Amino acid sequence: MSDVHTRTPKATRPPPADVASTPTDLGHIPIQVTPQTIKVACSNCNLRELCMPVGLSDAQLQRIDDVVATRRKIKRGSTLFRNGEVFTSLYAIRTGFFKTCVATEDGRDQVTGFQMAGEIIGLDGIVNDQHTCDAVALEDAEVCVMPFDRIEEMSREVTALQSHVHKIMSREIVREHSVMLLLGSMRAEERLAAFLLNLVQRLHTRGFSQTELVLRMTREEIGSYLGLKLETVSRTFSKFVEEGIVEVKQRHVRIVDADALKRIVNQQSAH
Amino acid sequence: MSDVHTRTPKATRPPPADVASTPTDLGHIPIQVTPQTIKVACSNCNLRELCMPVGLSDAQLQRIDDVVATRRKIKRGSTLFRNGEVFTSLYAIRTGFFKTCVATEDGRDQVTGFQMAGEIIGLDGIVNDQHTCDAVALEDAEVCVMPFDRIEEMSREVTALQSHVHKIMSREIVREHSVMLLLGSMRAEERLAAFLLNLVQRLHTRGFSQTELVLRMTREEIGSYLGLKLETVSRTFSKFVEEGIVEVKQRHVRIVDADALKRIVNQQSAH
DNA sequence: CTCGCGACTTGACGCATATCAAGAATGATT
DNA sequence: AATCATTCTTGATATGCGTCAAGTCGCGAG
Repeated sequence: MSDVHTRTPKATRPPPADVASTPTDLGHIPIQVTPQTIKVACSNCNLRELCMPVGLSDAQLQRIDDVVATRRKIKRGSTLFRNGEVFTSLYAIRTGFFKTCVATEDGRDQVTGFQMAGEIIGLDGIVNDQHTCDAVALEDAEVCVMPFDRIEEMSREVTALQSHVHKIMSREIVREHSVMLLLGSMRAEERLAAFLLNLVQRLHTRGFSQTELVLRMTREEIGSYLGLKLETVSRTFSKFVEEGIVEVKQRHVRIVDADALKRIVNQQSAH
Repeated sequence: MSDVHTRTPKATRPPPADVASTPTDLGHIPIQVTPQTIKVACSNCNLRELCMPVGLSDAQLQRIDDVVATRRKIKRGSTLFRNGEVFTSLYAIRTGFFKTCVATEDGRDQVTGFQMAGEIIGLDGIVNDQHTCDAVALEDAEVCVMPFDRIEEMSREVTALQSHVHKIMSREIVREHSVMLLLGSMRAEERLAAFLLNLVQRLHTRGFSQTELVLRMTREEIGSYLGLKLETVSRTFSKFVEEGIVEVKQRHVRIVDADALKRIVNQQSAH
């Protein structure tokens, strides 16, 4: 369990890396913006199939590379962007784990999502040219910075990119629909079960275990996302443990009975 | 109160109509698909500033017109599209009022939004080429059918349209964030207050009263949207009436004290 | 190693909202 | 105008989750 998110032994996907940017590349980057940014190439990135369109010609791949200006590292606990900041770019997560949250004037806030490698954040900023939520790294992270004007320019020429951008935004809308369903009509157990299944499924897509995961967020953050208080999250975890559905040791979770979780989510509850 | 949504006397915006499509046009339409569809022209539509980019040249406007293939009428209670149906088009609402809702296998469902004239629906279908929610007309409605492949084609040429499509999708994402905040952290009174303020604000943008509105949906639908049971919605309305904040007569609502509603939404509640 | 702090767990209790039930108001249909 | 179904309101009661509080665990700092 030393690796991030307990990657399974049989998983073959290597950890994210690409040949075009080694530490020694640092001095040769023309578009370098800050000391913590470096050039990157999608064509060699093994997360490509997660965050970029597939089935492109070499020439098109070359163009796509130009969409990514730089990379940027974000330390655990610091923000990639904040509510109110000017929007310039979308970000593709290379490594690490983020939460996004919105807040009201009176200080309440709501986690709107957890994002992991291969996912895109920043879409909220497009409509008013400024971000409307905070993106906080829950562990040290690295993102590809994709200036949005460049994305728009490029997607006028590369149809697959245009389509991909549309699909990413639509996917986010659909995801939020399911969160609304969860928040609007599910009980605590159902919410937590759905949350665990969703997390482990996304991790599995990335080559990690189907049954074990390490939570990158606190009980309070889970609670905020699920519309519950942290005590309720904790109690619900304990209930699942008692029932033999999961094993929990702090943030390490092992799903013993995934079917039970699925039944809990889909139960024909009498309400 | 005979007009839809109690338009104010001082409101100058005329009801939606455009010169290019009168009933007598019906026989001359080349792209007519069904008897209930007719050709439409955005360049003459007075909802244009709501659903289309502004500041275009005449030539560009001409192109935009081609995005809208046809119009379609939807009777109250019937669906514009359903979960599982093939996605082909986005729809701009010309007149009428819709709800969108998602459902689980076990029959629970959740209203994810209410849409009115000038708003775009169907974005959920882009990601998997099929719709993932139902769009139901809550009153007789008419929409502009905009085939999505045509939108993509056109937005490769007209930058303003490309940008507009991105902003519309981003706006929907931001809207859903605020619904998540509402569902995740607000109490019944706050939810209903936020709901009423949002509705009346959108209606006001369309030339209707700032203080009076006619609800197009049932208490149950409001409850589904707000994550409450219909009885709670009804009780909360009654509470607002007792406190002199609103007057309610069935679906007719008059907002007496908008500031009180705003205070309820923003209250520094001790939780 | 020990201290201290943040994260987590667990219990007792209270409250907001759900549930169940009955009846009233409204609008559609004939 | 009469009937019927739907929508809405209101009351009584139940319950799931929040709140408050105390204590444990685990980790990083010194």
